[in-house]
Amino acid sequence: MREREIVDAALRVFAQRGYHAAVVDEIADLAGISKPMVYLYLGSKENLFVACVRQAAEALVTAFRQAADSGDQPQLRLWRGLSAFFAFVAEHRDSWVILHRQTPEQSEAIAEELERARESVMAEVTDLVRRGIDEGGADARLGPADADFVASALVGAADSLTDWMERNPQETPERVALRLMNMIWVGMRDVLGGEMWSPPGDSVG
Amino acid sequence: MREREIVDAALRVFAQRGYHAAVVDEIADLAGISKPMVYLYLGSKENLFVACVRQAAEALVTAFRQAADSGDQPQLRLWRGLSAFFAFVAEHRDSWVILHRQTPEQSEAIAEELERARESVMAEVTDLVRRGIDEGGADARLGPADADFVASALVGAADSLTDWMERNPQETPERVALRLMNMIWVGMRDVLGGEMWSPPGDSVG
DNA sequence: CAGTAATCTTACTTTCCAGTAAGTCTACTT
DNA sequence: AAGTAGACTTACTGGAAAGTAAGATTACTG
Repeated sequence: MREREIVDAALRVFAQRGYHAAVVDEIADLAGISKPMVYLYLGSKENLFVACVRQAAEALVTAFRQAADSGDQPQLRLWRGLSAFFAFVAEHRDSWVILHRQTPEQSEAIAEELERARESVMAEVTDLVRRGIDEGGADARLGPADADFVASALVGAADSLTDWMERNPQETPERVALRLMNMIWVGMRDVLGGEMWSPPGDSVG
Repeated sequence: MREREIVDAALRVFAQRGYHAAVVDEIADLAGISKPMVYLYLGSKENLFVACVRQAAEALVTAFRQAADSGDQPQLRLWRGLSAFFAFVAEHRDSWVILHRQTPEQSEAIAEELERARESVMAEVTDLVRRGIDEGGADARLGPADADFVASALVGAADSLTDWMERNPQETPERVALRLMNMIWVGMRDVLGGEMWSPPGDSVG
């Protein structure tokens, strides 16, 4: 299907150059056609970008949800979800860059679509974390804002670690996910159990 | 000083629109002068951007280092460093956006300067983490790659949490830092002590 | 083979914007 | 008052790239 080929090419170019610096002629070349074909199929540069965002978000959410749905223990689901995430990014770096590393002030339509896409990703992760908190024997102190906090931190860490993974090519997605689990899960278990760190001589909290 | 005023205006516009979508005329307007003045003082759009990156990086590194240098225990230093970071971003959101959320393929000079700036930030954090690992009674399993890993995850999480902080305006930088500490430090302490999580029936590690 | 529909390209128009030439205004000096 | 230097602006040039008009090529149908 032509449209899919164009979007695939666009993903690469947009990810490498960013929305504005990307040139439609280059996308057309990469797709092996000429510029008017791009406009015939996708209408405008803006709409082409929106199509890229949609495709990237759908692919990522699907991969993540499949992995995170199976399994019984919360930490196992989280690990599988993270592994799927790192595997996805290793395989489709461009999609992740477009979803998560764009300056969003390009146009109303693009800002909206990016917002929607990021929210759908965050919703998956937040959901996973919330279930983990609930099943892990929630402390009364932990509310919805906490799940949101943990999910935010997790997604940010994972994003940053995609770069680390590129610098350490001997690491598999599973091992990166395991490292991250060890960095947070062991601690979260204790925090869920009521243990907290606080700065000495201070009563914040 | 005129140059400083221009760079301040540029920081805002570049952060909001991104390098390419930013228009020099708008920067000039915001600084209350006309475009040729910008070129008189800064030479070119590219060079103006580089000046923004330099200023942002220097300000952040200074704030972070000051905060993280004081104190004796590693976790206290880390908490103070993180607090300083969140305070800095709350105060100078634009600087952080420019340092950390640009598609870097704009030009050779810009890519280099961004690389340098990001590395200088990462170096501060990595150093702090490494000292934490060493003083925390390092396990033989933990090497330089681990400090790098933790630092990456930490910076990514912190970046993402700047958005969370905007959505939760009642939270102070100190409290956000404390939340993040609790998410990772308690766990890191156990991991440093040799405790690890691994997926059941699997011998990764 | 002639007609026609689908697919695609060349070559253009238009807009936008980085960078600049040339000149204006103000303030200060002699 | 006339000259001059510094700070600044208006109005332009040149080039890049989004979007399009008009036509070429191919393939299919009677």
